[in-house]
Amino acid sequence: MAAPLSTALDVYFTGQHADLKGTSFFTKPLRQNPNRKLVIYCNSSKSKSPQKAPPSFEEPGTKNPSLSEQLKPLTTITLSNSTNEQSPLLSKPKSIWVNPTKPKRSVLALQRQKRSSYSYNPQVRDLRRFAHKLNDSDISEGDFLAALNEMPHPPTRENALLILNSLRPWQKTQLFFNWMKTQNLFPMETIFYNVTMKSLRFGRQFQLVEDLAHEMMNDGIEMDNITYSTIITCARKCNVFHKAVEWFERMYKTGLMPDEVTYSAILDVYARLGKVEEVLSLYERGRASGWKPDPITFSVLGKMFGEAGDYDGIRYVLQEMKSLGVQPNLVVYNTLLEAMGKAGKPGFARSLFEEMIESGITPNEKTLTAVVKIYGKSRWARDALELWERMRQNGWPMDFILYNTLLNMCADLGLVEEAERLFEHMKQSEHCRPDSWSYTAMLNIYGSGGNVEKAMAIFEEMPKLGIELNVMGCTCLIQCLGKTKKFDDLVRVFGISVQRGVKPDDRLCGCLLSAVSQCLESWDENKEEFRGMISNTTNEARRPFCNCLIDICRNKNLNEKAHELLYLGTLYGLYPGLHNKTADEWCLDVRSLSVGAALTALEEWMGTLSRIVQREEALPELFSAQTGTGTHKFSQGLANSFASHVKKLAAPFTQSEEKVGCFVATREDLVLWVKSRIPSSAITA
DNA sequence: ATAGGGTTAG
Repeated sequence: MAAPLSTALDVYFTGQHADLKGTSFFTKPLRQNPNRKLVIYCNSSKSKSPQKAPPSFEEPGTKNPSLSEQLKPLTTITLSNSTNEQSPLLSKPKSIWVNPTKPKRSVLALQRQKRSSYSYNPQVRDLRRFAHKLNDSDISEGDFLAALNEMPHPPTRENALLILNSLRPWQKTQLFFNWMKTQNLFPMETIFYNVTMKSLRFGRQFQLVEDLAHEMMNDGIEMDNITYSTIITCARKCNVFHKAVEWFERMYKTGLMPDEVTYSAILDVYARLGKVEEVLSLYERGRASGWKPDPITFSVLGKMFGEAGDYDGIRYVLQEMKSLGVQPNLVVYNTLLEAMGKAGKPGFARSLFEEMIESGITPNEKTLTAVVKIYGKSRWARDALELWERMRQNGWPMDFILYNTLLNMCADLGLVEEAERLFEHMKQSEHCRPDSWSYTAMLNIYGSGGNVEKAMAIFEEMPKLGIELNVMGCTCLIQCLGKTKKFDDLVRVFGISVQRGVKPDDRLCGCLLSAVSQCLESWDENKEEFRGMISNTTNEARRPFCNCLIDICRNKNLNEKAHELLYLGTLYGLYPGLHNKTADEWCLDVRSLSVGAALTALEEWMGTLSRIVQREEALPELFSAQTGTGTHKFSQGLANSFASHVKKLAAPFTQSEEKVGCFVATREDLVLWVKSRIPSSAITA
């Protein structure tokens, strides 16, 4: 349990119900699904290893209360049945026993703060026009203040409020607010601060918002739920999460109960901090207080579980909504779809999407972006194309992010013509003109398809339209030029790209190195250099670099060095899944290797197997080698090269008919092959 | 933006 929250509530409970002080948040019932592994959230604060509850808490058969029991309203729950309060996974060590005769204190006000209603103001049009004129003019502070003298109606409380509400950006709101204070026209009330804070939040001015809050405290102006929720969401927007928590605590200290808006705002803050346990205990405390969360809260929870890639959590959100009779709205569906994608559940995302349509909700751009992205990343070409067709037939809304996501989907699926059609459509559209993302996607599509001419045309077109080239687009093109051995173009493109502001990253360097490997004349390396290079390379780039070096050696007929490098790479853990052994089958998985590295690995494997045969040790029934196959044109080269190398070695591997990108051999054939080679230098270098 | 909370791209 993080200190701040418990502090806040301890402070809140202290003095009112001293016997509740120190009550653990984690003595709450958790959820219906007892299999949920909450231990994965243990990194959020100090040690939270699952603890067994003290024996005195145990009562047989009460560990996993049903959901309906858990959801009993507060009024019907007393802590006399408090073994229900123990979660086997979340009980805090040294929990203080709670007085069982008293119900728990509520943690939020069930009634939302009432807002004062505006009375009709016939001068509203004039005043708004006046404010908009001030907004549009780029005037100095002095001129702004002078212009205030020309207000079309006297600055009464209502009129001033109207103007304050219409001013932007925040600098003008602040000027007007300060002017009002100096004019002493009427007492400054909470609402003026709240409106001003909202404008400051829009401008991400947390410090100024906090200054205003201190001013309110000093001047004795009441801070209400609207004030606190504005401060909290402003802190969240400005990424000063600790400040949001700090003000939430302060709210409790002053004895003000958050209502559901403030409460869901702070839930969101904890969610963004990745403090899943805290969010869940707050949620459950709220539920125990009789709160019926609304769709916004479920959206917060859904987003949190999505970020955690937690499918069980997402299901929990759906289940909670169902059992509380809360119908998901568009935003909730969007959030949950996004979350399903992050949790790697395309099938469930698809059903959820269909359920949403069934319920009569029309998807918007964000919905479709989420689903298109999921189908693309999952390589679900049929679903992706069907969805695209439905989008057109139903006239579902499109925006440029959705267009770009569709382009990326085409890149993922290798749909060149569809991408071209979309791209042309974007060019002719008014509001969805191709931007840097769109052009990058096209470079990706043409580059990965090996279409040099079209990729180069895109590259040339970009500066003419003022489209910035980024490192990803550059990498796609460089890779394509390298693979197709257009080294002169590659050098030229690289030079121009750097001039255009591209900063080479690991991936781009990997592609350059790969290209160099195909044309370099001499390369002097040794183990120490290799070690130095690997340790100076970021983790993700290590394997590609090693692959490139092996390719270089093989291209120079330095096979021995290639084997040495593969050995070193394996030693440094760069090829973790290379060998997979079960009792029945040994598998060599070369899918993350370059062609040279894969051939080297095959030779190495054959050598090892030969030695095992010679020593007459046990071998499995089946041998397989996985090269994989992808939409990327160049990735098909691996299977082809592998096939011809197998042929060259006359090794008994054949391409599997059931499994694409897989080569298989039986023990019998393999042993025969080894024995046929043994007298004549069987073991390959 | 008409005093407060939630969702879109390598």
